[in-house]
Amino acid sequence: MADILKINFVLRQIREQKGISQDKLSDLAGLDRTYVSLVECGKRNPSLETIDKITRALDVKTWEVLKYIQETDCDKPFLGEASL
Amino acid sequence: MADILKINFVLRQIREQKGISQDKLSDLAGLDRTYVSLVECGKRNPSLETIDKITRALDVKTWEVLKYIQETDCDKPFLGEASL
DNA sequence: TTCGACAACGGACTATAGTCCGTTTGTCTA
DNA sequence: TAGACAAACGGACTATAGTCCGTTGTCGAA
Repeated sequence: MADILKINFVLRQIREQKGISQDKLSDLAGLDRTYVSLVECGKRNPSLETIDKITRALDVKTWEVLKYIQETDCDKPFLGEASL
Repeated sequence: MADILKINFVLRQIREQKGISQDKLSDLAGLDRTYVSLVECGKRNPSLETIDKITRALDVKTWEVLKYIQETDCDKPFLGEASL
């Protein structure tokens, strides 16, 4: 599994840390309700633009999410205490 | 234009800095010859996985490319002198 | 025990990502 | 002026991203 595909886990983690529902997120991102679910379940391989829509809706930088995936073992949560 | 879509320019810039042809890059990335051309011309919106294939073939980190796009004006080349 | 919020799932659909052929154009060099 | 190379372009195609409907199951609160 290419580590980049772990992004679904991380996006879900961030969303839950922020206490946003998939429904709300899909609104914010301008995406379909069911599609956000598919992405988080790892059943879709979104385009860069779609990833960008989601990260913007989550108010995080796309590159920071990718750095987190590529440079850590994802053993610590993406958002530090301070961000919450 | 969402800034993230500038990635085509940056990918081309990196490829040219490394002196690799589109043909060679498509081989390294396991993508179609014509598709790499379409991406660089901004006529395709690649999936995250495809971006990852290309950046790996170019031997750069995906997150560093995105950071470059999102945090700079792209007025300086992606690769510093030292990398060449 | 119901109601509402949330998320997974399903099918059917449209748009577009990505492939595989070939052709064209520009540039550089022998 | 040919010949080789790199890249843009074209059409036709398959796979999948992304939408839009509804349904199911779970959980916590009223």
